Amino acid sequence: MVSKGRVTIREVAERAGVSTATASRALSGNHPVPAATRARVLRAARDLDYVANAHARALVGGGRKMAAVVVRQVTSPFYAQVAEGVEAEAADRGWLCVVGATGGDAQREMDFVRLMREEGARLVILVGGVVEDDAYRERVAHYAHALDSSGARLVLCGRPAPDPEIPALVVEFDNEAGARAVTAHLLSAGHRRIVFLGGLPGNTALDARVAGYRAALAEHGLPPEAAHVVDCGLGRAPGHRAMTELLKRTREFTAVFAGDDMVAAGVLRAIAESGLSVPGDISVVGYNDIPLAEDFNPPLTTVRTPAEELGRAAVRIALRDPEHAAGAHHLLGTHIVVRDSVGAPPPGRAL
Amino acid sequence: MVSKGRVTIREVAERAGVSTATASRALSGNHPVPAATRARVLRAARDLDYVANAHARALVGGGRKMAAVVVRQVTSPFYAQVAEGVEAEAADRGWLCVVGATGGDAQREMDFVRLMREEGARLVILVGGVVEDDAYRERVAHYAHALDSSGARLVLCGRPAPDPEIPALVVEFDNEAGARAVTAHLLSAGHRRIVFLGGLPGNTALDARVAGYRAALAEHGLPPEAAHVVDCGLGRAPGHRAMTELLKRTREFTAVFAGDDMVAAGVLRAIAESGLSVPGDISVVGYNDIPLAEDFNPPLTTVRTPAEELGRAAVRIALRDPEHAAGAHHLLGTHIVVRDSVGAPPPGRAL
DNA sequence: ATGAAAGCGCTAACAA
DNA sequence: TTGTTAGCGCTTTCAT
Repeated sequence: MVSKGRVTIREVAERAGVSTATASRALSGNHPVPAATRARVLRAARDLDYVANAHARALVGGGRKMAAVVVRQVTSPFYAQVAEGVEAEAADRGWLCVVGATGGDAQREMDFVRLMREEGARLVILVGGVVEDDAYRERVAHYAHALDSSGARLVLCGRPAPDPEIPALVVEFDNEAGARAVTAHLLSAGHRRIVFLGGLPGNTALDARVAGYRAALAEHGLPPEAAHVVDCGLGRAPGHRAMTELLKRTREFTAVFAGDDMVAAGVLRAIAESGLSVPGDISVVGYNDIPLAEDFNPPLTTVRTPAEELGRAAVRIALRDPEHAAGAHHLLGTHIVVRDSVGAPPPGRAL
Repeated sequence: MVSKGRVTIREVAERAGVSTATASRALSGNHPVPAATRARVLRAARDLDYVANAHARALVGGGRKMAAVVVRQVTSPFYAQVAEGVEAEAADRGWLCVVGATGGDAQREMDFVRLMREEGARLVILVGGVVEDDAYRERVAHYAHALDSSGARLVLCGRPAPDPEIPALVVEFDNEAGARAVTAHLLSAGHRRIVFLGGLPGNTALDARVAGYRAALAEHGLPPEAAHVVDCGLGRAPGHRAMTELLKRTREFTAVFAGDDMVAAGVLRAIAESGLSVPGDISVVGYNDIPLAEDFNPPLTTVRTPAEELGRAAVRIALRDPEHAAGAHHLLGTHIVVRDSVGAPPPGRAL
């Protein structure tokens, strides 16, 4: 290496015997430069292994193509799929993609969004359900306006816009419809006492699923008291714990609707540990259809939410028509994937 | 919003009635500024919702704290965990973390590394085994020198340095030891005909596991012919396909050592489909202990490779002592996690 | 076709 | 303590 530090366009220009202006033109290739000159510059750049300084370029050019996805955890299969979708769609367009993890902490979310503003991200995608309180509404309104005023876009994935007037767009799954569908699936298998395990009061995604669950129950002529919601939140461990406790307390149910597939993993485990079988004694359904759901014991019947498509859609929609996009609300469909975790209720326990 | 475009330090300075230099000093807080002035500036910045332009800052300050992890796929549980470790360790130090996915394509890897050079990343972490051919060696040598000459560091995670002289450091698991240990576990359960399914000739991680497998066999006094390696590569689908075929061809084995847990998922599935049981008829072990391995049917005995720790270690080591780090080679230990997928060979088939 | 020069937003000397 | 000035590396007028 000749000298410490990056090689600049100046060195390239010198070596090619031209000015930095000409070098710049040849390198970016938007201005007409004679082929011979151009070749000399390109050659020099290659010899020197020159790469442009993105900061300098962004400073003069007004930002760069960078998108940011913010998720709770990268290791959650669902979030990982969404992030992969965003990454893939961004990469397809030559955009850089930054992934941020918040661990569910609002402060870290705020810090990260601020950082993205500093970095000049032109697209910020916030993924995952949240509890929609005043703090949330204020936070998001702030993000939206701040981002918008510097020409960047905000996409809310699977979480609501606190106010339709806000310059943000929303892309999410129809949680209520999906939940209604699986609940109906359980009902038509003969189940009448179904518990929803994994509620998280205030969380928009879970509340919608609970609403769909209640709606399906009502549509089948069951009274409101037939609904039984255990608010244990999401995750394998909470699901396992809640199910273990529930089994100790009562057997007044024949099926479990888990808030998501990770909860379902915990539920299946708890049932197995209690010596019961699925679906022989208890039927179980999950939500999301994560990649390993078919490897559970038994393979899990669940609702497929095309997570990668959600991520891709977020980018696509945000970049499609910048003007009309604000305030738009897109719903992605879901469907049931039937595997082996649902059967008829055990004889004699149907009601 | 007053004007389109970002608020600059100039506007903050104006509003606070000071020069941009003073504003800068008050904002970054490294130079002494009287409390009163400082408060005025901070106030103005808050009122205007000012965020510094990271590009301008990086341009003058000589880069910024940014690390990049490059993985094959974000949705692979193992890679996701490594990425999470890197992200967490980077965030702890106030560094930004960028995640890139290559899909296993060398070209995309090169493009991404180049992009990171443009962006001024000070730390690039390449994760995952590779086939170590000439193209690979050349590529990595280039990354290493290019990054080094601009003061950035390269970390190879779970892949070898093509040449110890190269300015890169290596952090990886002791694949051979881990593989030897699980193989020994299988042997002491009585198995003698164990097939290794998921080889990928040339891939350093898999080759090391195969070597450990052969070593364990040899240590137990078995002849080299006792080794049976099926090179189907990694992933659930290849594992499923290869196992299905293998079962059609022969039953001359009582245990399967899957190249990783995803392969194991496919293997378990194939065995179940063929009407056989695990571990009654065939024992199975995996590698990596991904988060859902205990939810497989049956819960999988596997080798725990602390993936998140690998990611954290990569950052920690690279940032620890910049001078002595180059060329260093760190090995992280692994251990077996015993669950229910290993049993004694069926009576009469032990040998 | 090409060079000189201005300036993107910020920080760091250097003065005052 | 504070303001003035000079760049960081690049692109882009404006001349030539």
